[in-house]
Amino acid sequence: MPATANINDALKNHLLRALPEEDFANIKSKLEPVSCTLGKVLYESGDKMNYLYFPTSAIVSMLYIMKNGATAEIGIVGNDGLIGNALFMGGDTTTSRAIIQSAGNVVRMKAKDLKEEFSKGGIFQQLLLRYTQALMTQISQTAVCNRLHPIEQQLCRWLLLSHDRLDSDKLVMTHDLISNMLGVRREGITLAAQKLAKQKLIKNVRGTITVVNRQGLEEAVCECYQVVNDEYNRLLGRGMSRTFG
Amino acid sequence: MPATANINDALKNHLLRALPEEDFANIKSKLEPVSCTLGKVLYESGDKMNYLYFPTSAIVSMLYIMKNGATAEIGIVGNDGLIGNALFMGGDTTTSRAIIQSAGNVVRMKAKDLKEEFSKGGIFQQLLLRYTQALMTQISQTAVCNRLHPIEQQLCRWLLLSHDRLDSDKLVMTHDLISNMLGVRREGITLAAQKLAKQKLIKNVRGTITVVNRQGLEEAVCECYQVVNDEYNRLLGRGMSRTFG
DNA sequence: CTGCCCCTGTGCGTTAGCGCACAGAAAGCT
DNA sequence: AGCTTTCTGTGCGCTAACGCACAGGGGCAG
Repeated sequence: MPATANINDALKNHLLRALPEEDFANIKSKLEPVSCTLGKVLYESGDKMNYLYFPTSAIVSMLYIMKNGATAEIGIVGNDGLIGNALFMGGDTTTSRAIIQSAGNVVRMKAKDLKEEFSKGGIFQQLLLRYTQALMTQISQTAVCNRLHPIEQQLCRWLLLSHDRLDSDKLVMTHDLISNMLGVRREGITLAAQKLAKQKLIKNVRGTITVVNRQGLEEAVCECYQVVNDEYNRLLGRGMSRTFG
Repeated sequence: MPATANINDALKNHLLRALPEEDFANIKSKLEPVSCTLGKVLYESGDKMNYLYFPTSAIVSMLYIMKNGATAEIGIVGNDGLIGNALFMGGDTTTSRAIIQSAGNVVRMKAKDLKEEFSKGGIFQQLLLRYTQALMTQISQTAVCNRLHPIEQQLCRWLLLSHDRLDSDKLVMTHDLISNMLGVRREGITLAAQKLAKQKLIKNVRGTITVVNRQGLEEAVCECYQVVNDEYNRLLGRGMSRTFG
């Protein structure tokens, strides 16, 4: 239940916050806040994109949908990133769907404005490219994790990634939805969640998973989580952020 | 057995060939041909990159190596692309290894020169970004395919991707190596290859797989192959290429 | 020619995850 | 309240892929 979308929230997005004040001032007027409910689709696969989105409190999943209806998530984006890389990378569309996984706010920027700012080639461009590089790492690691690791560990990874992008410890999310994200059976998630609950790492009640022991989860997860995290910090942490320097 | 590396081969690389003549003339002097043998490592995971590589006849795999030694491929690059995105995306390193999967030639460009050219922001930059977008699609589709499709179809996909990037129908490649790429057991590849051979799609002899019925392979493969192919064509085909445009 | 190493084929038993089916609990609606 | 829908838990047989072990064959080196 976030308050209505507010442009002053824009700085909750790490990329926008990392911009030097003057650069942010330049684009601020082009940002428009939008409130998003669970399940809202920002882009359909193949759609022409009209906006670039910077989540401030919402979490967005990038989903592939196969012809037979099977789905699998390739990346999670929250207030650490942006949705719509294809706009500045070229092509204006992607082959995945961007869907709100956790309700909240975003700020968006018109495609035309974005391209204009991007082509100026300054810090803004650099930041967008660095983020895209970090996202590539996340996608790659998802590919590897899908191949090599059991559901339980993947669930840990997914919970941690979501938890990182959320203020709360409560993930409002059914097993069924999670199973779509991870591309596995609903029952597989139920089983895995039960195991984690038995170890007191999470609490598992109808429609909500609560993170109880964050550190425990980090110990149970596969290496994939840390690899991605380290890469995000290396590419976008500290040196890039206003708050640190 | 490619002839010794030759700078005039540079145009065998589709990206370089897509450059307008004047743009290519500008960077030509900065390209250096290199001959690569099977197994040569262009970058180790985490290494600082010193060069950007444009394969002309070699094929390069991007491999993840887990702590326990398990490996999985996240992308294949041949004369359609380049190796070393991180140089212009930012960060100067990646978390994967780039290794020669099929011997041949590449041309390379010093990191410093590359960054200089990239920052000029013209067609060269645009082309590099578009390629990176296409590569992201390939990586994403690999993630999905790993999750949802059986080994036999994945092998088809892998064979087609390799075949596309090769002049010959003969893939010099042991089952063991392929299994490392796909992140599965060697025996799994043996089985799958036998099935494909039984259908007369490939010939399967010690150390070499020969594509016999290309169209048959395309019918046996999962949708993942075509999705990636279409996206490459959309982003980099026709309009972008000197030969067509 | 001989011996060795590498590659492929094959045959186990084992396991993770799938598909399906259904029961019960929780939440929502009228 | 009662009815319906949605979510979770559970059981079962099935399959794909795994790990391991070993046999045979090709090709290269001495």
